[in-house]
Amino acid sequence: MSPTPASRRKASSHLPSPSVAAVPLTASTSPMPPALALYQQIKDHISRKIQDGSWPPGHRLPSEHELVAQFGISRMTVNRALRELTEQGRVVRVAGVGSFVAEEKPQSTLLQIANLASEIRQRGHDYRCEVLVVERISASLEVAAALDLRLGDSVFHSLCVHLEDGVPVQLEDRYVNPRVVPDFGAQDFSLQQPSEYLVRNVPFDQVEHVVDAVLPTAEQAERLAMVPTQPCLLLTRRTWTRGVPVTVVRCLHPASRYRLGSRFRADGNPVFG
Amino acid sequence: MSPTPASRRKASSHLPSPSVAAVPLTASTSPMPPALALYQQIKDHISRKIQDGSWPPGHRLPSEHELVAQFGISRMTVNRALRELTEQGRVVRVAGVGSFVAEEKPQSTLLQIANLASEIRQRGHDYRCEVLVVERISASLEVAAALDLRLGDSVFHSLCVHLEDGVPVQLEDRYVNPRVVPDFGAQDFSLQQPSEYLVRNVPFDQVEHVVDAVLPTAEQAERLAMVPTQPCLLLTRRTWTRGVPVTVVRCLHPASRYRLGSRFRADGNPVFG
DNA sequence: AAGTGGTCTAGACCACCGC
DNA sequence: CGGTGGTCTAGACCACTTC
Repeated sequence: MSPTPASRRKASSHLPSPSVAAVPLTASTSPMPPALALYQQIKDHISRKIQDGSWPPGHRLPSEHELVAQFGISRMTVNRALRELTEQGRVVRVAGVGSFVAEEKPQSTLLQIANLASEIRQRGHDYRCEVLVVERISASLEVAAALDLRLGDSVFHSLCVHLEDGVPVQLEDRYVNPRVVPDFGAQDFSLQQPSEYLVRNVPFDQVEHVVDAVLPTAEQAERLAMVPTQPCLLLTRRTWTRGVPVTVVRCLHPASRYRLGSRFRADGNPVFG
Repeated sequence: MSPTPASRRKASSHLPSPSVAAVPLTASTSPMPPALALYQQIKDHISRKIQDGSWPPGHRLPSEHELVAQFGISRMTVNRALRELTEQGRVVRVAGVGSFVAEEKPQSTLLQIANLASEIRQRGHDYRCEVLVVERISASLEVAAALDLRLGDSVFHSLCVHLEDGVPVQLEDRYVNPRVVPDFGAQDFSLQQPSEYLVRNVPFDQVEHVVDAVLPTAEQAERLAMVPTQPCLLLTRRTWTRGVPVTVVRCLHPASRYRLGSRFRADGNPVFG
């Protein structure tokens, strides 16, 4: 077909540039109703070239100006397509030089870590949290290192068990920097558990996650109502506000009752349904 | 508006109103950047309102039109700021209705799963892969289910050990759908290991990850040169092309030699350095 | 009908790169 | 110098929701 892409939309004054209308933007297999956005069609076109090997890594793509001419669309539209491809790591752009197919598939993919309580409730199960300990103690070497404090400095400590339908699924061992959250110890955690309190009152701007596999100690196993020979997933999370450590929490999950998982599309978006 | 169209960019002095002044939030850490883009200033302005609680979750933000009037900038610029905030999950927009502060953002955070070989090389260590098995076998019930095949259907199977400085860090147990990758069995995996071959030749459009903690079997422990009483991280990955399962791979890591980890900013971008 | 966001245009200025 | 990308404008049409 040759309907110039820009022609489908407006009855306004300009004429769609009669240029070489090389590529029909509304492709053959495309049904008509969704009528994909132009920038999306450009993204798809370029993605296809990259994925089928026509444009190998390092290959220079057409400049914005060339794409404008080729497709008969405006530069803003081309720019948006290229910008989003850059954000997705498929394209590398250098001002004053050009745009290039990114080297090395960013083989790194993402794993989504959901909120435990919502996850449980979303399954239609009962969620409950038992707060076992809230205290103020002296920082061990490890805790001091994690929170950028000195050995022996005072820190808040809380210990909770999270239960799904009455079965323990997480033992949450948390340390909180009192310089950032001085009121942590004065909270009523029967109304709002420690993590909820922090999420609502101490916004963070950085998060670090580490996932380990470990065997629980005898005490941990007892609190999780499991045998100590079964492995656990250990999710350690640290958060910062303006560069200052806020809290470090070690979430211990019996592997038989919990797994991390998520499904993503190649564009980095989660899959629903 | 009729003030100078593009004349004032450099000044950047024009974030609006008298009421809100620049906050020392970035004062110390910011290396005095060269005049932030307008859309970025709008993003920052809105982010600040959200983060300091002025605009709680569910709060309706000013419409694009209002922001245009308030800041004296064009709608495209406002639109870009709001679009990017939406992509980052801080704002929810509904056409015909309005823009709202997203509910509960820390609902889910992301964990980045990097490419093992690059990760090892980036540490300055030696990376090597030993291909132990490449064969064509009958699908077990589990494999058939994972690849959407029938019990007993023919599938490719490969088994590799990945080593960091000669020490096994991953046992890769892979099954490949021959309907999608018929040539898998004919490859020379001494030049290009299975995962490299697949990444380069069979682009996927969906990925699923599941992380477990397990104890290795005696055979697995032997191949990983570890004791079978130590736990392992098990990363199971499935990929699809156009809805058809391509491969399922189970990556077993001795927990003592490997952990998953990553650090993100609140805006969802990884932290470097 | 009025308001909202989603998209697009045809220009424009700028900083930067390589020649 | 011309080419490149990064940004911005002042309009516009559309589909949609709400009143």
